[in-house]
Amino acid sequence: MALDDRKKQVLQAIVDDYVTTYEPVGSKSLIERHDFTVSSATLRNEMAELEKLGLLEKPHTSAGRIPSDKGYREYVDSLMRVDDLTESEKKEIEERISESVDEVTDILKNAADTLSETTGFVSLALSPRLQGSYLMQLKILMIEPGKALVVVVLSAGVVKDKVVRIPNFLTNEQLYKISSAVERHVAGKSLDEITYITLATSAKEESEIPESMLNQVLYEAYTAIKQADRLDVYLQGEHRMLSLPDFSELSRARDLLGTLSKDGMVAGYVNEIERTARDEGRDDTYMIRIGQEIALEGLDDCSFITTTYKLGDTISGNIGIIGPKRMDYSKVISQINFVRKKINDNIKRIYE
Amino acid sequence: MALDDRKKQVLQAIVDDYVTTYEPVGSKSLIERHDFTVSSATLRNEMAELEKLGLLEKPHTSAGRIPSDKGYREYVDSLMRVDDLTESEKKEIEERISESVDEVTDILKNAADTLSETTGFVSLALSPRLQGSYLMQLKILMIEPGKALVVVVLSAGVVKDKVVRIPNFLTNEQLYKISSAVERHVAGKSLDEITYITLATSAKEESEIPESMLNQVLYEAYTAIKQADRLDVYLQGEHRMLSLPDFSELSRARDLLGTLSKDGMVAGYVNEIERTARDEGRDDTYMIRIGQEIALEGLDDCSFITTTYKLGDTISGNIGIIGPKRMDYSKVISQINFVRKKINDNIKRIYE
DNA sequence: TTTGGCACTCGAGGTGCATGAGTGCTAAAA
DNA sequence: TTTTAGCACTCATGCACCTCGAGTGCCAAA
Repeated sequence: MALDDRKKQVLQAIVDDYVTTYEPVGSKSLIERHDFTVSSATLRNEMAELEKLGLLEKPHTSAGRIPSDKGYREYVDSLMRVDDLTESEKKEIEERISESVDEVTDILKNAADTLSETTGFVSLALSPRLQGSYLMQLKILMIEPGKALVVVVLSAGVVKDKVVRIPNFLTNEQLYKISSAVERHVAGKSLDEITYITLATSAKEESEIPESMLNQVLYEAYTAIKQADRLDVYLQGEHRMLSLPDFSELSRARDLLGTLSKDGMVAGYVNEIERTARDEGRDDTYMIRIGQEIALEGLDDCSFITTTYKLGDTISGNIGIIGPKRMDYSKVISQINFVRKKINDNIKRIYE
Repeated sequence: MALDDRKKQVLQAIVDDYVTTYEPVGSKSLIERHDFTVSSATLRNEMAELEKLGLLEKPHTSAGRIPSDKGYREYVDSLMRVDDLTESEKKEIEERISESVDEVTDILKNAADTLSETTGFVSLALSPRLQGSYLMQLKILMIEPGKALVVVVLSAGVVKDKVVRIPNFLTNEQLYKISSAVERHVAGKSLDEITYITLATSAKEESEIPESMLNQVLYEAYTAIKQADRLDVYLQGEHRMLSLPDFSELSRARDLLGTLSKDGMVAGYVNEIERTARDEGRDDTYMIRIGQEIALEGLDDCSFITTTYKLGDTISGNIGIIGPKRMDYSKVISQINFVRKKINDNIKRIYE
């Protein structure tokens, strides 16, 4: 898209104005608020052309123009400048990000809360994608007859566990034997490559437990392992969207919150963005999806901005916000970037 | 409150009508919809008296009457009849309540989801109150140098755990020793009576670990135990409130969702209801709070209906809904009662 | 005590009109 | 060729005004 300088300037001015006033911007007010060296009539012509290019649109004939999705896209891709936060803005965020937290999930929740508060939008955090990580330990602890706790320790120090039922008459010793046998066989393997077959056959060779008993335990252990890489999503600040003029129509707000409440959808979508980006070999610090680019119901007026945090070298997850597409992108991006940095710092602190 | 029969009848009819139509009900429409043997003028007189008694109120002069909080209270306390659900209603709920779930939290979430779907309101579930339960086991598992998992097993088979940091150079054996020593001392005690002092002094006598190392581990174990009885709350279906006419004003919806998002508040409040009820020696299957009786901001137009589920003989928690005070109380109560029964069944199934 | 009747209230919803911020287009100026 | 001034046109918004109807309270008769 080869826009001449003036067109760029006009588009940028319109986005800036619209984002702050939430009113369709017309040629006159544009002249008033910015120091263009040309007249409003000229701007009108420029605006008409930008509209032909699909970068602007009119809500109705006698109103000003607003940016289209494509217009926003052009804006974020090549017009916008992302500045660093000011010291006071940084301080404000730092005060909210607590350092006294020892678990990844808590770090993420805390960061997401902060993000929602500072942006005023919905924030979301995805748990780390663990499929590629390795199983380090697997313990099965007897809780009481018939009940055990399967503890799965993954590389990068992530711990997951699950209460499972086991045969009533299984003794502590027997359970211990099974547990060690299984652990010996699966330790060091990546989550992807562990299947029930490998787990079952290998374990059976070693222990002298009756097969019927063994099977149940193995099965439970297997499901515990498999569910360790379940993608959790944490959404925060939905109610904040109700304060935005963009959702002053109740029906919009309803659609939005309705979709957000199906949190598997959001998680899946963000995961998808991430995967696509990786497939395309892009390695941006942040990812943006605007309006219709998002194929989720009720999110036509929203944008996603997400970024990636790291857990060691190979494991990553996402955190970001869902806001109205009419937002101050550069500001929000700086905020997200800063929070991301804080998360990474905090995670490193925990895992030395 | 000694109402004569006709007044009762009138109040009941008004509540019933208002709840279904969401329109202030006037004397005429009341006559039309119900078969009163008197004229509208008589009803007008009755209604005027009911208003004097504070059971009805007028939104404005030329409109019909709506029940006041006190009116609703009278209705639920002595007018309403709670019927059993029909078979098909039961079936519908039973289909959603999954039986294949093995953890209490999952049972509760599943039940709350069901409740929100069938009522169309917000549902909430509180985790069981564990303060009074006994500590059965305490294990500290080494995850990697410097990091351990504290597993707390409580009576009634509830398991809680927490990842903690420990001194880097602590060996597996040392940790095991500490772990067993602590366990021997706290096992069988109730969560309330365990203090850091008792835990620390008793453990120190037994093990031969340097005190500085010991302290950190003990402290972490202690916090893990203490946080085991943290009250978790699960809220579901907030977005459904946006579809209700009661919250068609955006500002109301905003206030409501704003308060609900502070979930400690809701949890605290429900816990309080429960405590009060117990203090007063009441042992109802359900508890109702209407409108202004709830001292939370933005919930003036809401009612809480909660009920208690049991985990064994001594441990309990709550589940219920938050809906508009203009709701079909008897229907919702039946639904909640039925779901409660299902929860109790499911819990029993897990804990034999 | 009940009822019919009547005057009154007031919100909801419809119509009409003025306002003003916007537009596109054209013809003249640069 | 590009820019600009001017002009006719559009249309959402807000206000004033009106009507309608469902409600009320009260009074006098049954």
